Amino acid sequence: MRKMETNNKKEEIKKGPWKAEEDEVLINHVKRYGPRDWSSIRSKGLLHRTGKSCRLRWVNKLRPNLKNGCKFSADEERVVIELQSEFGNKWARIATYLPGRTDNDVKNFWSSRQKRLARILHNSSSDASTSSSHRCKGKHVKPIRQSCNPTQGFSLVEEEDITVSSSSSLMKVPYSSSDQVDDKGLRLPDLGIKLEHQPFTFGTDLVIAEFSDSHNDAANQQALIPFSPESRELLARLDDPFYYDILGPADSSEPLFALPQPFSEPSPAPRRCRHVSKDEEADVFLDDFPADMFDQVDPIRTP
DNA sequence: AACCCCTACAACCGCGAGAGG
DNA sequence: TCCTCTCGCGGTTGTAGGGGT
Repeated sequence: MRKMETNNKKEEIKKGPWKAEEDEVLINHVKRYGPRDWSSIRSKGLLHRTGKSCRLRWVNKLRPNLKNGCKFSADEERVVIELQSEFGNKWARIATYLPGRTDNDVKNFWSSRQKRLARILHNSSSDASTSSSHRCKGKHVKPIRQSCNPTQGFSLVEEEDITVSSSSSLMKVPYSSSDQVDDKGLRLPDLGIKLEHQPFTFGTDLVIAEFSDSHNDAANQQALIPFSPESRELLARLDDPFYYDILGPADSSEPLFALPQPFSEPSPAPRRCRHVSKDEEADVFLDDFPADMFDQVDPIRTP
C-alpha cells in the first residue's frame, strides 16, 4: 500500500520538455513570488515538476534578457576561453561575465568545443596511418590552399611533440627555434605541425591545422593558416617559454584580454528561501526587480 | 529519398553547501 | 551538534535539426 502511494507520488512528477502552459504557470509564479521558493510550486499543485526542474527552466530559458538562440560571438568565446583557463570549469562564475548567458550555455559551448578538439585529434592520429585519405569520418575535408605568406599565417616546419593534457584536454605544443615573427614583431610559435587538411576552428577565429605525417614532402612544409589578425595577436601573446597552449594558457597569471566585469543580475536570489508572511507575499519580491523586467519575457511559444 | 553523422541545446541527475529546526 | 530541507552547480544524457553522402 505504501509502495503504491510512493509510486503514485513518483508518477506525479513530470519530466521531459516543457509545455507552453507550464512555462506560463512558472512565469506567473515568479512574477508573484520572485525567482525562489521553487519547491512550493509543486507543493501548491501548480506544476507537477520538481523545484529543481522549475528553477532550471527559469534560469536557462524563461529568465528575462537571455540570449536564447544566439550563437556565441567571438568576444564571448574569447571571454569563455580566458575565464575557463583562469577559473576552470566554474561555469556559473564564468557566466556572470557574459550578460544573457547561463552556466548551461557556457557549459554546452565549452563541451562542444572540447568534443570538436577531441574528434580532430582522434582523426588526426588515425589519419597518420592513412594520410592519403582526406576523408574525415563520413565527410570529405577539402584540402586548403598552401602559402608562404608570413603576413597571413605562420609557417609550420618540423613535426614536434604534441601533448594533450588529460585533466583539461588542453593541447600543448612546445616552442621551437623555428618560431616565426610576424609583421608586428610578435613571436608566433612553431606548432610543429603541418597543415594538410582544412583547418577547424576554435570558436570563430582560432584556427588550428590537422596533423599530417607527410612531412617528407617539402612542398607541404609551409601552409597557410588563416588566423584573423586578432587571433594571431592573441596567439602571439601566449608567451610561455616552454609550452604553447592552443586552447588558452593553462595557468596564466595575467589575463590575455581585458575581461568584462561580472554581469550583475537583478537581485540574485538569496541562498535560502525567505519566509514571507501572507501580508507581504505578493509583490514584495518584485521590488527586487526592475519595473519592466517582465516586459522582456519572451511570449510563450506554442510547440 | 534514405541514411548517417555531427552539433547545439534542453533537461536530468548526483552531490555538496548552507540555513533552520 | 545533528538532521533535514532546499538550492545551486557541474557532469551527463537525450534529442531535434542540419548537412553530407
